[in-house]
Amino acid sequence: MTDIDTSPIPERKRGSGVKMVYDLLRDEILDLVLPPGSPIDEVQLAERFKMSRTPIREALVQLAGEGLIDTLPNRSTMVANIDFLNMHTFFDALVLMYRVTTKLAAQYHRPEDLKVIRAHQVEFAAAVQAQDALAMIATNAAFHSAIAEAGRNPYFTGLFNRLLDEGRRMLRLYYQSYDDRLPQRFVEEHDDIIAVIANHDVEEADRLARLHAEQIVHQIQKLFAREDRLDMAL
Amino acid sequence: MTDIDTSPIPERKRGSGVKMVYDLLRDEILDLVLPPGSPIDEVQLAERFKMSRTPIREALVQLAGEGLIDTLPNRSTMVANIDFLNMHTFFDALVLMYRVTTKLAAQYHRPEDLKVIRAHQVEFAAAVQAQDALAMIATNAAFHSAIAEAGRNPYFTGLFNRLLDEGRRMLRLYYQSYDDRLPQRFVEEHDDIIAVIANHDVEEADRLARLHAEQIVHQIQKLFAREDRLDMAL
DNA sequence: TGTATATTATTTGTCGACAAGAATTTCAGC
DNA sequence: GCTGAAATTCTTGTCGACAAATAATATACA
Repeated sequence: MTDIDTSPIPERKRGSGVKMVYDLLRDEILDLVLPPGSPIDEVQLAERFKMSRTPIREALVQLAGEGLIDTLPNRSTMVANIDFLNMHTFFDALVLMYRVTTKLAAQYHRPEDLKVIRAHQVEFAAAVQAQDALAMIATNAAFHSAIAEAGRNPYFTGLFNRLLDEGRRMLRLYYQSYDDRLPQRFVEEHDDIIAVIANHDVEEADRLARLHAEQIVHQIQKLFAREDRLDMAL
Repeated sequence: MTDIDTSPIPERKRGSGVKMVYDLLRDEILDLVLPPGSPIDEVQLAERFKMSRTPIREALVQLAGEGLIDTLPNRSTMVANIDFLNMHTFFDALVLMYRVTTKLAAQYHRPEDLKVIRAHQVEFAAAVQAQDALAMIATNAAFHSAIAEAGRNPYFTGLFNRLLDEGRRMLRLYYQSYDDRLPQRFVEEHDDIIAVIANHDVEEADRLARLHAEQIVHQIQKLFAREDRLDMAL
């Protein structure tokens, strides 16, 4: 008999398991590592993370609450589909939140907020330069999220962050379609937005945010319209 | 020894326990039966519902996800406080969603939507007549929720319903302060809103929704300002 | 061979138990 | 009587096991 595994590894703090599983699954879903429809196996996850099914299930309950996974009672649970049919309603909500949060930022931001926002913009520009798609998505979301924070309305930032997360999946498809490249234009638009926020120019903030949002929406819709045509051609 | 309890009662379908606990706790929290700060005891709930702690905990995880309860790691969990400090941000969000959903309803509603909306309005009027505070809150929320549904944007309806739920607790306090009575004026404003929606009058829908929302917000803020003064007087 | 039924296997929902961490109590020393 | 450490109680987080529900497979029959 070989030496017994006295399992010195389970150096994991009590209570940290749920969060760990939640965070990882969430990222894998939003980055399309787990594409929509992928089956989620509790026991498999339990083995993978070396823990029992109980904490796994609690993490899954959270994800289901956010609509990222679908759970059929007594049957399988899988990654939720992207709702392409109601995509335009998503974009309507996104554009509105872009406008509202940017306006509020122009109104209520403080000097230290601008520092944070500019820092995110630097990272975003670097990601575009490096053509790192996942980094672009993450830093872009962080940039706008920071603007929302500067607007100081937790309800808006909450919804906005949820929309950005939801959009991460569509955005991932979008970036992929352009070989993970992104035009410099978005970087410049971000700079303009920072400028009007710094100037406390509420009206112009609204206008630029709207243009920026509609710009992105337009690009993505063009992509999916193209894909629709390709699908039909099959 | 008396006859053994062969427990013929647990006639509860597999998988229904979580939802049952979730729904009940949620209602008790939102209706202030469980006031903010109330401790939530897992074993007590387990005994009360005659089930193990596992499904109870899953329900609690969901409630925590919605921010209705706060969970301190390894320590107690309790009903979340109402955030009076950031109340104005809540009202900003509420007013915006009132406007957006009502506008969209005026744009996109179909005849059958109006039927549903009118039905809720009848119930609301009845609740006001009967001076049934909880019914007023519920039917008022159902009324506006139906309008949001008619606007056909699931993201907006989602946020809006969350706000209405959150507001249920403040509204409950508000109604209590008026001996659970409510002026007839709100009923009339609802009728006006129905009319402009039916007319597809988007601009007017926006205006009325805004007035209606600000009306309510103003009333509630007046109440809390009064309470603040009372608190200070102590 | 195709279809309906019975059997087996897999997966989920629930349970009781245990251990880690925090709160409370006990008790020694000053 | 007060302070601080040690012991105890209590609650939470996690586990392994079992049972219900479903899916997969085998078997019987036309």
